[in-house]
Amino acid sequence: MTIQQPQTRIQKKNREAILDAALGVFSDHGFRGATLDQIASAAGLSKPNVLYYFASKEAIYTALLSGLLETWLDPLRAIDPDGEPVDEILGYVMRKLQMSREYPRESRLFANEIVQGAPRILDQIEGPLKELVDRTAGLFLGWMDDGRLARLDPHHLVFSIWATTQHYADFSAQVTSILQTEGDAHIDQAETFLRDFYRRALLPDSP
Amino acid sequence: MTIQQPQTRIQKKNREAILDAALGVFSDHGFRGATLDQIASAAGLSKPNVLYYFASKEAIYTALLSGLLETWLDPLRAIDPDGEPVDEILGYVMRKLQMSREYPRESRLFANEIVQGAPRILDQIEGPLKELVDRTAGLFLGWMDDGRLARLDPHHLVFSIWATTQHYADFSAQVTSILQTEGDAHIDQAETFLRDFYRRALLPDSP
Amino acid sequence: MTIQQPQTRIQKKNREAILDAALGVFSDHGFRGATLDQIASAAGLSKPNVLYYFASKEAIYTALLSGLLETWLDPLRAIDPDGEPVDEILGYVMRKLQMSREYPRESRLFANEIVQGAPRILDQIEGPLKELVDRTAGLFLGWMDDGRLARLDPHHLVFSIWATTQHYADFSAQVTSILQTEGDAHIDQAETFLRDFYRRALLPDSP
Amino acid sequence: MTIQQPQTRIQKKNREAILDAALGVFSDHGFRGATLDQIASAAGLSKPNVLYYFASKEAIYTALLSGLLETWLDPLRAIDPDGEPVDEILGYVMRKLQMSREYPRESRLFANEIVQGAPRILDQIEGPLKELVDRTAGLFLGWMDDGRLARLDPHHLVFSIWATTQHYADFSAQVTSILQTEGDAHIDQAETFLRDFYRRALLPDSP
DNA sequence: GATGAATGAGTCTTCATTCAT
DNA sequence: CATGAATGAAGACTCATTCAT
Repeated sequence: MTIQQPQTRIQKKNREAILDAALGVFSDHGFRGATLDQIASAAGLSKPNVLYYFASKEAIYTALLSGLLETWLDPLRAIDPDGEPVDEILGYVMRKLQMSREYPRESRLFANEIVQGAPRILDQIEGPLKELVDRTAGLFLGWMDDGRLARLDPHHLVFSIWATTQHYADFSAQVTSILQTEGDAHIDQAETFLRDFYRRALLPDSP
Repeated sequence: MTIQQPQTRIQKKNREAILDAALGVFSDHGFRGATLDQIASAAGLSKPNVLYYFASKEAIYTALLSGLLETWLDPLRAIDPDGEPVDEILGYVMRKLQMSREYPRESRLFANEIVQGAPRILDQIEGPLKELVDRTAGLFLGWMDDGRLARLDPHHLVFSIWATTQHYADFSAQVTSILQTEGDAHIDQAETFLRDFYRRALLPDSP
Repeated sequence: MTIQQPQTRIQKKNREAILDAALGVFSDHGFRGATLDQIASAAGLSKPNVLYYFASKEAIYTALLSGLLETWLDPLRAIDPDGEPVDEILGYVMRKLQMSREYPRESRLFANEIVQGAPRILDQIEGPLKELVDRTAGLFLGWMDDGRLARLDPHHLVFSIWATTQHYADFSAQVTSILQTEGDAHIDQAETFLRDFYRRALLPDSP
Repeated sequence: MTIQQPQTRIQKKNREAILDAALGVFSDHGFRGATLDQIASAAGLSKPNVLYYFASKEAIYTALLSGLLETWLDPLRAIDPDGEPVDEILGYVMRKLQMSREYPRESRLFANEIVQGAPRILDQIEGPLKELVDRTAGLFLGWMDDGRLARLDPHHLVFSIWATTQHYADFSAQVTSILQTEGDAHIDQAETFLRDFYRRALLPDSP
């Protein structure tokens, strides 16, 4: 049982409206490029009222980032150590790709932040994220030792999955411009490609 | 013989100093986040003097982007249609990775721009870049038809190379934070990983 | 029934203070010569607060011009088609002169604008103003045909009235410098002069 | 015999080019609205070179104004005290109108200056101009006493002539917009109108 | 809770003028 | 004579934040 901040229903609703609006604005324009005006009007509130709920623009931003980080790591946690290695990893790839489809704004939010040196989130990266990745890398190493997974640097394997899947959210402007696709179509194609691609790369050589 | 803009030595020097300073500032903070003050002082010039050489902040930015796009595409052009398919592509991967090592600022400049929807460079993406990628995809398809390259969607293969190699420049804050590496070390590791990774994925199945 | 912009008392007061201050500054220095600083301090507001009420310097200027154009044309509309021709026109001359006395700033505002080619008000001149003048010219022509008014080009008659009456507002620096008068005295003199002058010019020749 | 500033031919040519360019720019945009850049490029010189010939922007402006004032008053001086009064004054009206046709830029230059309170030319107005106008007014009074000219305030008669004739240069934007004329056509019409108009106003009543 | 009003600190840009050659 | 280079001062406008109600 945790102590609850006394929050009326309307407060909760408004905080969520602000965070949702901020997600759209920050992911489109980055931290500096976003303005409180944009956020306020997207949230349907007045600017001072936004600052009633959050102390500052930066407070909105960090609240957003830390609130999302958990969700962001869920697919990684869902890897089953007792599962079939290649299937588990392919499943992870697909879940990550699915997130690019369903939560492109979140992906671009992180992308913006990290490209600019992660000034406001580095702590959380160095803490829980690193630990989780290290643990996963250990799991992969074990699978490789057992000969059930091709031998590759496990950390960089994770990076490659992040890179290839988030690419479809973060760089969608470029991807759709080259493919001339509409809506989600490029991600449908990516699904097939990435499944083939990773299966080939990950299947251990037959003895 | 082309008409030369009359450019004195000092003009050339200062224009280059400005573009170099701007590269650093824009890649660190994005277009909106960058200020002329930062650029001017990084270039060792006064703010009005910067505007003596470029009409506006935006003019600096676009001069930078279009000046770099050519260089950015060179590695793709260097693929030899008469070479050994897997080697050619691995060579391309290595060249791209090398660019992440040598020109991380350029990479982040493009990343910033594209993540935010490529508002100032979309034209050039839809034009020359698309054409070059389409041509390369055709080349890959031919190689696949000949059985010299694993059958994979060629466009998405290119995307995966961009994603995995540029990741080490664009998201280096995250990568080095997780790996706890210094300097270039993470790219040294990436080199080994990506070579193995792409070789496995690209080698055609033996008949 | 028109939709009212919700305007609090303080908003109305400040908007009016700004427009009044702007009238003084713009009529003294023209659009380019006027600064927001001057307007703000004349209105007793801070510069950003002025921009809280009007989007830009230009917005203040055009609000001023279009708000005044109606008033500016009232004397012309007040000419009674059923009145005695010479008296009606003399009445118009006197009303215009009265406006130079009471609203010299407004007169100079328009003068500044038109001397510089009317870049921001040409539309309204070509529209409602032209129509009103054309209509009045038609009325004058009818009176001339009836022999109740000396035959003169009616459009240029209107121009002459504008020129001679507004002269006392627009060029008052010159007029008072030559006459060495103080305050309104030159307009008192002008009243007598213009009455005689126009009566002589307008009375039809006796048959 | 006056001391000559040593002026080479090229110096004279450039000074004149600058003054001519400045006349165009200042009359179009007023003192504040004009920029040295516009003047320099209209004169075909570099900005520093313009300032080699004139100490400052203001120096160009005042040189222009005082250089033109003489010419501006010539038509008034040309009134012949021994001529036929009405004809002499009509001749003056026509000469002034002719100046609006031939030198509209000069007219607008003075108009801009005087509308804004004549801050840079008031001295010259209070000096030579006042004296000349007073003298002319005396001449007119004599004619009126002799019964050869309608009795009207002579100073204001001069003002009316300035107002009605310069109107076609200073307010040509408005005039041509209302008349929908091209080029000089409105001045052709004005010639007829003003001749009739002033003849009617000036002819003394038959005894 | 909510908002109209207000502002200080920037941020880009302009421009007359100066400097050095 | 002429010009490329440089700049201080100003000016329009933005924006996160605060104040008062």
